[in-house]
This record gives sequence, structure tokens and C-alpha cells, in this order.
Amino acid sequence: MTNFVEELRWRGLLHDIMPDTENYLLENKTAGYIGFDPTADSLHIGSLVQIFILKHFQNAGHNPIALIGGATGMVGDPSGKSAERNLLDEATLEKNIAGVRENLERFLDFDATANNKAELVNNYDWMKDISLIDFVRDTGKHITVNYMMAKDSVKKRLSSESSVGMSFTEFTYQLFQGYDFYHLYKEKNCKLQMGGSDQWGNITTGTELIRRKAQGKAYAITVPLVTKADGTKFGKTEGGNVWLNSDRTSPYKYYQYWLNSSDEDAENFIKKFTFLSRETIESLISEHKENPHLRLLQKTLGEEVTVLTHGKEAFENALKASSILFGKSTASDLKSLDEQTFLDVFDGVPQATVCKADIEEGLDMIGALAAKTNFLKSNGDARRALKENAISVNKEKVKEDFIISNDDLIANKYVLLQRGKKTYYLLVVE
RNA sequence: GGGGAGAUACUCAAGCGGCCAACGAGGACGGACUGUAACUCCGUUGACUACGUCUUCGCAGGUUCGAAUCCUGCUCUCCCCA
Repeated sequence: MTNFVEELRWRGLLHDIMPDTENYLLENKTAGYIGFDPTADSLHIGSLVQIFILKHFQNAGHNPIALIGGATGMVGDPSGKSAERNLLDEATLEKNIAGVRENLERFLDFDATANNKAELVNNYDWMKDISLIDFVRDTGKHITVNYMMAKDSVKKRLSSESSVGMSFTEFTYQLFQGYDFYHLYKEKNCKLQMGGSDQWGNITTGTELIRRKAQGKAYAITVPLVTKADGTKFGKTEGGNVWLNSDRTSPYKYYQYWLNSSDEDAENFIKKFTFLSRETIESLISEHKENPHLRLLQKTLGEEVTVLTHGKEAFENALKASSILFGKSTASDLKSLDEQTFLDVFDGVPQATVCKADIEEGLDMIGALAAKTNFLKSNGDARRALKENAISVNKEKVKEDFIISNDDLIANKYVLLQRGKKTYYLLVVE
């Protein structure tokens, strides 16, 4: 049993901890759980800390349990929310649970032969059979409304600052979560619940329930909210959330998100989102400080997290894609790509179709940029861009008199147009 | 109800009869620099069959050789007094 709490501490992953937790975990192998909300069919990187905590827990020799809130997802957690939550219907929920399960399986070892294997549970499985009468008599009886009202998540919503009231459904939420903890305590000897710092109130309702109902002792650990130094929200880009599922956020974009971290954030993130040892990280940091322009931290961070999330192959493709988009690649590099990789790299790039005959006759640049494709908003705009030396065909700068011909086709059907460094357009020849 | 000010490009904001496709600032985009960053510097920012032509300054008319600019009506916004 290695020191799990110390591991979290130096990585900056410890926010709150119940007294005696550290000693208990050092001396006893136990099970601990974290809940995941199935609010979408994939988790995003906001949940990554929680996943890492579970993995650290497993690495320390304990049994991690990932709980999917199939039942609680139907109720809605009021923590950190200023308005009543939308409830999900059963079909959506089922789809979401499957997606979340897939995310978790990439990180945690659910292998049945390991003696501290990870386990996945869905609280719907035990919640669905409890009748209202049972719940009110056996669980509600142990917790006073006074106790529940004292929680921050509840107080905030009851205060005059909140413009919306809180429904009984949401008020009950903490009891549901508390019951989960009690259930796992009873059934799986689970003595620890972990979660984001906003979960402290819900977690302690659980330990309270265990104390009153089972005369037991249970522990709690919360992790801090991950923030960025510039104050913008972690895990958000212009395009929305950064998801763990490759259908929603391609491995390439995922890698790019981490790679673009600021120096300060990278130092923070590499502790939180990789399993590299303390020595390795410290030497990386000092190396980075000597040669910041090499961005060693960001590159290592990007590699580690992307490999963990999407696998080695996906990372290598993302790296290849990155060097093509940002490195000094040439037309022949582009032409060496197979069609699938090429399409992955330029996924989401605006496309337009031109007919084969146009290319065979030779397509002039005005036609390729505006007249036939509407990439730029007018022919004049196209002329300006050409005059500014801003246009490239297949990564090579071209002048106004350039004619696109058969020789410029990639995979026999694509031409890559580029305005400036970052704006790409894909010409599909049919 | 009475009086006054105003409406200009993505935004703010000049222009008040020809030199206006319209000063300037911000934004956006591009170029150089750079770490796929920040800063800085430079350029572009109505359209077209392009050293010329066409359409734009709230809307609709009018005066004039010529209107963003003057006149009339309309729509909207703001301010002051009741």
C-alpha cells in the first residue's frame, strides 16, 4: 500500500480531506468510489481529474469503484447550479451511460484477474427497486431536514440571491447520493468517497448516513476545481467542451488543447493529468525553464494525456497531423498521406466540390478561391489575398497566375487551399 | 402634449455641395517576427468582366452640371419641459 493521499497532495489534487483518512488508507486496503453523471454520452476533460484520482487509488493498491449515476442522473444534482436541472429521459440516459462506461474503461483496469480490479456500478441497479415508503422510512428517517438545509448547495438556492426556487426533487438529491455511499459501504466495504470540491456536502451526507444507520465510519476526499492561470474556463474552447470521446473531440484537437497550455498551466496540468513520477516531472519543469521555447512540458503533457485517452496510434496520427498543419511540411509530405489520414487531419475544414473537367482544363486561383467555391466572399477578396501573398496550394505559396491542374491532386481527388497559416479549405474534385 | 439632438461600413466615430468607396480608432484577416504564445512593426478590410466601371452614408422623393453633405415627407433612437 503506497501513500495515496501523499500522491494527491504533491500533485495538487487534494482539496479537502476528512480527519484520519490518510492513516486509514495506509493501513487498510479498501474500496473507494467516485460518481459520474451521465449527462452526455461522453465525459469531458472536466471529469478527467476524477478519473485520475481513481487510477491513483488503484495504483496505491486499493479498489476503485466508478459509479455511474443512472438513478441520480434522473434527479439532478443542485451543486453549483443556479437553476433547476433538466431531467433526462430513459433512452438518452441509457445511451449516455454506455458512452461514459467506454470512457472509463480506457483509463481504469477492470481486468477480473487483478486483485484490486476496478469496478463499474450503476446506482440505478439498486435504486430502482426501492419503494418510496422504504426510502422515506429507512433512509429519510436518519437525516434531519435541518442537516440537509445547512449544506451550501441548498443554502445558495434558498437564499434571496437565487432567482429560482429549488424543487423537492433537487433537495432530495443529497439523500440519494448519500444512500449510494451507504449501499456501497454495506455491499462492497467501500469506506471512501471522492469527488470534486463541490461534492463535499453530498459526500458528508453519505458519511453521516453511514454513521447513523450503520454505526460505521467512512471517509471523504475532495479534489480542487481545475482552473487556468488566465482565468478562462478549463476544458472549454471556442468550439465547446473538450470531450474524451473521439467522435466529439478528435484526438488531433484533443492533443492540440493540451499542447496549447500556457507554461504555468502546463506545469500544473502535467502533475494532475499524467502518471509521471515526481522526479520526472521536476526535471521536466527545470529543463523547460532553461529552454522554454522548446515547450517540452506541453509536448510531454500532450503526449501522455492523448496516449492515455485515445491510445498510442491515435496520438501518433495527431502528432503527424500537427506537424503537417504547423510544421514545415511540403506538398510531397501531403501527397504521401493516405486518404483516411488526410481526411482525419482536415476534418471540419470547409469543403467545396468542383468537377473533374475544371481541373483538367486548369483552374485559375480566382475560380478556386471564390468564383467556383465561395471560400472567400468575393473575387476581389481572392485577388487581395493573392496580392498579400497569403494563399497556398498544398502548403506552397502561390501567385495570382497559378493554375491548378491534375498534378496538384492529393489522393487523386483533393486540393488543399490555405489562406494564411490557420485557415484551410479543401477542394474535392469529382 | 411641447421643444431639441441624432441615424454614416462589423463596432465606435469623422465628414456638412465637387479633392468621398468615404479621416481616425477598435475588431477581423493577412505579412514579418515568434514557442502553433504574447508583444511589436507593416498591409488589407463595398462589388465587378479591375489603372476603369457600378452600387453604397436610416427610408422615399426633390433641388443641382454634381448630394453622405441642401430641401420635403416618413420611420426609428435619444435628451429636456409638461
